Amino acid sequence: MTNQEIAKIFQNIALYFEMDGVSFKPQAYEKAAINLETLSEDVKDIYKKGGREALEEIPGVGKNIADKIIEYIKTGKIKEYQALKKKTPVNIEELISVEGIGPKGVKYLYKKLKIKNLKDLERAAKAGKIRNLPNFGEKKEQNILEGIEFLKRSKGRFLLGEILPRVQEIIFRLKKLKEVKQISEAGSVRRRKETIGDVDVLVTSSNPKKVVDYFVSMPGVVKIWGRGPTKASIRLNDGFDPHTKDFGVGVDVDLRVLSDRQFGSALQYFTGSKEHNIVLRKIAIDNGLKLSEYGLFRGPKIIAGKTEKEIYKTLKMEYIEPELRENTGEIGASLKKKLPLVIGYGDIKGDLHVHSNWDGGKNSIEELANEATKMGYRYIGIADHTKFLRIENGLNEKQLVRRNKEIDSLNSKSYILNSKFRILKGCEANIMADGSIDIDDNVLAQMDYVIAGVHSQMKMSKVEMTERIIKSMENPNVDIIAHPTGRILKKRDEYEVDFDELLETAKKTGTILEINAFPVRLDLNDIHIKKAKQAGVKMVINTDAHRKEHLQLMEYGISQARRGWAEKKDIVNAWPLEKLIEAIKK
DNA sequence: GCCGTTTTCGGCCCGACTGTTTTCAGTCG
Repeated sequence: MTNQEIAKIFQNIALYFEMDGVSFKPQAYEKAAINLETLSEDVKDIYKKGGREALEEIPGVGKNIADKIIEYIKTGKIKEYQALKKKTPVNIEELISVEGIGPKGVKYLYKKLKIKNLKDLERAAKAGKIRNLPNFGEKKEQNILEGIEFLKRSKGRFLLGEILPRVQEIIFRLKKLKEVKQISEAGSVRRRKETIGDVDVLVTSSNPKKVVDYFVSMPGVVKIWGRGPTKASIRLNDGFDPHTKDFGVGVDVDLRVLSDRQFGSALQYFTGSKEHNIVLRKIAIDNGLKLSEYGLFRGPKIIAGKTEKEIYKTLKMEYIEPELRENTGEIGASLKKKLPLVIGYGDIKGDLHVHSNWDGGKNSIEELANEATKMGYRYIGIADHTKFLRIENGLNEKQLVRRNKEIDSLNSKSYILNSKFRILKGCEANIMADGSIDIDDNVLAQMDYVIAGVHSQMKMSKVEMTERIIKSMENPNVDIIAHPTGRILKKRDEYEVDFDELLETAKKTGTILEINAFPVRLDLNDIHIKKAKQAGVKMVINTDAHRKEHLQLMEYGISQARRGWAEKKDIVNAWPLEKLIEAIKK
């Protein structure tokens, strides 16, 4: 937790320096902040173990920033930051989140109009006070108001699960135009981040105007922010999101039309992440080259740009999958040709967390099994809720036994199957507050496998929660921990738990951790996945489907696993049935 | 403020647009 707190302060210090026009310090603080955020060990522990020297080992942390970290650990604050805040007492983070306002603008608005936060800004803009300031104007004032509206409605970001289907729909439509040659999504959508700010789509065409004309007139476009000869920006209408059952808010989509010879460099550039690109450009410079969205150049001569692969290759690197491009070690690994062979979208052989109509899900076991065979799966695991979750129609021991009989009988019928397909008997049992399971052990023992999850009393202390989950892992009947950190994106943070201790126990007991693919969960997250992999703990990607359509959500889980560098060998449901069963028995 | 198989000093990623300007700063991606 401390890492996050300090990182945030450093981010803000960077903004304050930027505001004052200080050069180079902002980047230095920002870099330190990013590195702290992604650190797997708590800085407090690092300091305790290795003192100041150990802190200076962290990339981007030198003598000065190490001092600040120590000051924070010892006193809980950083004097220089307090002084900066006192000098310009504004909510920087909030204000710069408004499109079109940056640190310089924040300073100016504070100086001239004493604007400290979003509310002040909105009031001033509505009163028409901003248009009279030099370097601002009527249009800028209007943009500020619209920016504030957007923030209020969307709270900033959308779930990948809300956005990706719409992006795929747009690409499908554009592909039908004969003028469109190559097309791809870019940006955070292509990197499959959990949440998305806005969408980038790239197209190559010999007739850009036609493509732009069609793009801005597609069904669902409610606003055209701008349209030029090769570029357009629109907002889509609000859409109903089938996963969250919420009405979403319109997302902005940028289209860029390019020529074929720069498609690769543009795709690389617009896919990001920004941090990844910064390092890549430096590598280009080290090689006497220059990289931009227009290509990889030696002097005035373009030497790569048609494809991304060509660019990475010319930089003497292995190709890096988009999901990995976050500057979290992938560039070093690529230079050394040691990138992981991350799990592929076609590697999954079955889904082990599927709810049937026995617990109030929509489809029968048979329907689910049929759907799974259609998807090319070799097995499906039915994991109905158990009795503690009355609200979800959780099954008691007797019902579980009856349901198992149904599965046995379906397995013996050959008409669903190709003879090799198998339905597994599972359940999603509840981990009680004391770490016990809500179903008798002798019934649990009759299952092919048992998933256990926390569904209640999530506000326990870290120590209690850790003990609770560890105790459930130590139950020999429990094989998998469902959605191990309990977060719900945009709604609920993870519960307090010592993840490292969970990993240690999982390693010892052979417990498998779930990567829940449901778009609001995506739990484990990328950082946890990386840690689990390092610890040698196996994982399973499950959809948590409550109806057969949800089985398709698997791809979000796979994206998340890829973002966490997981390989086939780390993911048990990428394994053949026999090997999976062996892993469960362990 | 950080960093170093050219450097312990002198570098630090690139290009375009927007809205406001008469040559550009700020912001964005």
